[in-house]
Amino acid sequence: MVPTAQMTSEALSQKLADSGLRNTPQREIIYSILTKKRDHPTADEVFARVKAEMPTISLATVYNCLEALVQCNLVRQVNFERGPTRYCPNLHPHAHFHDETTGSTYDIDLPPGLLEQLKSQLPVGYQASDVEITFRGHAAS
Amino acid sequence: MVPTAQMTSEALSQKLADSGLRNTPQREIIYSILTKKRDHPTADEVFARVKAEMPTISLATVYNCLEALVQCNLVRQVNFERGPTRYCPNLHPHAHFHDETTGSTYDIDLPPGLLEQLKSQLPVGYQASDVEITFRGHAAS
DNA sequence: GTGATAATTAGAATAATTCTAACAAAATAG
DNA sequence: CTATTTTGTTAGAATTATTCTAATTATCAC
Ligand SMILES: [Mn+2]
Ligand SMILES: [Mn+2]
Ligand SMILES: [Zn+2]
Ligand SMILES: [Zn+2]
Repeated sequence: MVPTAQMTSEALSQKLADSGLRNTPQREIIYSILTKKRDHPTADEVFARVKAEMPTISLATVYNCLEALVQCNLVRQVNFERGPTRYCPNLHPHAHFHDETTGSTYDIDLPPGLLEQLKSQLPVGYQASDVEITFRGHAAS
Repeated sequence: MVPTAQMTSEALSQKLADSGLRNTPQREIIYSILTKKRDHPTADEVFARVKAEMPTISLATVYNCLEALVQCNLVRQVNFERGPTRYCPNLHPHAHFHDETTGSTYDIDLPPGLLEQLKSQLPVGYQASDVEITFRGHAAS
């Protein structure tokens, strides 16, 4: 996989500014760590990597910087459901809609075969036993 | 939404037995609570509801029973990523493949427009700002 | 420069989940 | 049957990811 070209410091600053945030050495180095090795690291892993270059950084700052990068849409959280696990007795293949206003989670029926169709588009060698689809947004009252 | 017909105690026992598990009053009551009100409750919420009928039950048992029901495929975990959040600098719309053997997470490219197509299938009144697709399985070495 | 605002830091607090060890119930063997 | 083993429940402690707090530092606006 070809890594995406490194964003310039100025472009990073601009992206942060667009969200009312400043650029800082911590944010810059954390962003460069994420682009350097695209293995979806955890906050702790980022912490370990950044400490090698900036030994005084704190874990709280890593969390803060990652939040800033997510806020200005330079970084995605892969598992962004931070709350407790929820349980569903609906055995039909279905997706979930998470209403960010109310916190409620609703079942969403899917066209038959859609999950299998998605699985069939995986690259050769990828065997998925499960597919999870989660929508996040707002459901009209 | 029409709730699915309540499973008989015998059918529940059979499903549990298929996975080498026994039926117990705790497992039965927790399963009935999940089917009674299908609002994707958390373990804590299940705990609160079951205590009304079985005041001596413990939270650990609620977690244990939910795990048993998930194991025998009567219940789904909606947010089953229990580990730490992971971070991804890939801004293209894409899905993730989580290799359960190695714990690695890979980017999966999606056909253009697929996410929008999925969003457009939501019932009227549901406005999704985001869709997350996660495959779980095994990737060939 | 000076005060206001934003960011970083260390450490404490929180909260979901898991673990441990003891007890109880159910199945199995003799 | 009765003993033994296995499975399940329980209370409470431990773990762990994340968030909060309060103090310090850096940047910005004037
Ligand atoms: Mn979860
Ligand atoms: Mn997470
Ligand atoms: Zn559901
Ligand atoms: Zn990704």
